[in-house]
Amino acid sequence: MVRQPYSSSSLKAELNSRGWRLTPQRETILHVFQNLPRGHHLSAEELFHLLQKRGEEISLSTIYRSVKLMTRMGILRELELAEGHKHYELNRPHPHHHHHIVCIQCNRTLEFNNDSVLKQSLKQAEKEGLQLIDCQLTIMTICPEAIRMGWPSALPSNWACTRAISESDPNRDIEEIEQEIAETESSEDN
Amino acid sequence: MVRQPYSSSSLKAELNSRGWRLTPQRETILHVFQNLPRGHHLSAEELFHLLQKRGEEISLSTIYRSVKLMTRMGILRELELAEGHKHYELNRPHPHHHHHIVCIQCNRTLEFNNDSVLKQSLKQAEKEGLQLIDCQLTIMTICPEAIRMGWPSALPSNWACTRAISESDPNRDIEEIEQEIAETESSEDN
DNA sequence: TTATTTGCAAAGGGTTTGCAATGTC
DNA sequence: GACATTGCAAACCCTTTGCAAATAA
Repeated sequence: MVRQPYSSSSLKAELNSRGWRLTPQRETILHVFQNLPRGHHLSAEELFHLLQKRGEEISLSTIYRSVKLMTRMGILRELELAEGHKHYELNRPHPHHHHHIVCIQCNRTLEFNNDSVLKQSLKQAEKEGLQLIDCQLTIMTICPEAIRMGWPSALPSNWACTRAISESDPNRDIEEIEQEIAETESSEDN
Repeated sequence: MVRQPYSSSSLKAELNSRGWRLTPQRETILHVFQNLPRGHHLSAEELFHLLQKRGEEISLSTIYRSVKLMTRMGILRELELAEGHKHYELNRPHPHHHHHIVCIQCNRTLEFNNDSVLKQSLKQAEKEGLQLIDCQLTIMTICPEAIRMGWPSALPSNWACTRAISESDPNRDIEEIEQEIAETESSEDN
């Protein structure tokens, strides 16, 4: 969005200028997010397991510390969708920037682009004299299945839509994600 | 937004139609949110303390259960700003609907209106065949003070802007909120 | 009367933190 | 060499849950 230090070297420069240090762990984590297929976002725990499977052991606390740091630097976006825990993804500059639609019943998530939201946000931030870091429009919806099931009454707590309204299912298996990353890995740019 | 059962009687009707019940606790909680001054949102804990001070003891678990229920019914909006815990406010219909600007350093929050965001959201939801319940645009910013303090480096963890960029400071004292509510209490409509 | 809701206390789950060891600048 | 960072385990905090008693319909 506003900041875009996506290469390891610019990450290093950015960190060092603040008296911080580039560590293999931070480099690895940045690398994972760089190669995450579009439409994916990882929780700290997911990132941890993903790295474990790759044989790159980074402790959970380091992961939590790193994503928090990178979020405060504006490198990552912290998403609070409806899963009950945070997800992270690269805070990409303009044309890749996107928003989310969530079903508040089944938590399935769908991405969409909308430039005018970004424009409105820039205008609004400027008006307040604040520097824009990110903007996130989250649209809460109810999917037709949930309505058919009798929403807003209590549905079985783990009920999920039969129709997949999501390309970026937060509940999918790590292995699936891992595989997609492997496929993307060729188009790498560090 | 989409749903608007704001009176006790329509809440009762809505609950009963689902086999649920109107309890004094639920009525009280709805009442608090109805009379919350514009620009305010409460966490479960804040709501708990506020009621305590009024002498209306509702257990924390009931509060958590109630706000969750009302959110799923579309009566409340669940806000995930930057405080680390959820806040709630009435999910108001059109002209009162609003969005938030947050400073990711000091968490101060500012409200703003923007009809076009709602329009865009309606269009997007419709396009996906989903029923809109709510939409929230959250603009993450950095305030000038934080930039001056050397952002994105680590600032003192409890550092806060000297300039108040918020009419709805999440950290304000409950008593203050309580007082404002008392002042608003006259323009009641149940 | 029957099923829901409450309140309490205990458990849960994601996230943070203290501290000694390690690694970066 | 000085100071940031890691990893581990314990602590934390917000939130949820089990269950018996109370209560709305």
